[in-house]
Amino acid sequence: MRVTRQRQVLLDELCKLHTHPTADELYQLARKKLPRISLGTVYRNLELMAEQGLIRKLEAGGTQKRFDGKVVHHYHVRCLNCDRLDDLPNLPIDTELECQAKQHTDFTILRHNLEFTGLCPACR
Amino acid sequence: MRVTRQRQVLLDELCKLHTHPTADELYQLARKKLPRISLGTVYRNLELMAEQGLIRKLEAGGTQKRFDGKVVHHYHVRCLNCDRLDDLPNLPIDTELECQAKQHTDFTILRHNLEFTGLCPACR
DNA sequence: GTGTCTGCAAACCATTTGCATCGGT
DNA sequence: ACCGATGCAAATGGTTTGCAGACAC
Repeated sequence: MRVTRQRQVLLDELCKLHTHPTADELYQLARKKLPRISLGTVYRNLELMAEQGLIRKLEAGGTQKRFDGKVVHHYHVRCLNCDRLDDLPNLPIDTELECQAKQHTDFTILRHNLEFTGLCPACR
Repeated sequence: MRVTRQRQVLLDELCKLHTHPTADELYQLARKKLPRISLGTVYRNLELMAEQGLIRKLEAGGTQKRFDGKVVHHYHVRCLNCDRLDDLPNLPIDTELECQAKQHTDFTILRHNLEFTGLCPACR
């Protein structure tokens, strides 16, 4: 996997944000540094970096996929009205949940995703 | 909200399934009874019935939205390989989770969605 | 120099929408 | 008869892909 200017910029922008941008938002940011970067490149690289574990592709509801530069597992809250997606950094990951789930299915459980939904302060 | 043949068939098909079909899968099923039904009608009605609380629109990962005739809140397991989505009917809904989350955010929390991912027996 | 990566544009796929007609009430 | 619902087809929006040229190694 080559170190290209496009990849450096994308990873850099994503990691310094504490939000969870969509591919298009990252494209707009990257364009400020690399005006000729294409959306296709953004998608290809985000997908690749997620596979490599450099970033995370979030399984959140909503129409667009979102990306997260924070690799450690943590939960999120999403606003039903404006789609804002925040971290819940201080809520511990509940490993007990997977143990419970294992007793009720014949799937091999590998991970879980917990998303809270509600209203953000601005939309309340 | 009028009672049309299309709505009856869609609701009926969805409720007798224990799977979580996509709009297109329901379209194929409905076509067997109403060959002239259109995909647009399927989408419009699933959306409407979900708003009315007759069915549920699942917030699961994956590219297509899935629908569920079982209205009571329950969790799901999704296969990472084949995308099969099963219920976890006997896993109790953890109301404690929302209480914990409330202490770590300024969002008003209304609900939560917990999805387990792993491998189904066939893909293991 | 080689083989990967990029920009561009076209293709794709799920979903939504405009509109004339149909059918439930 | 009215007005909401339907079928159809075209539009939309996010994402993916094929290809020729560019660039990291």
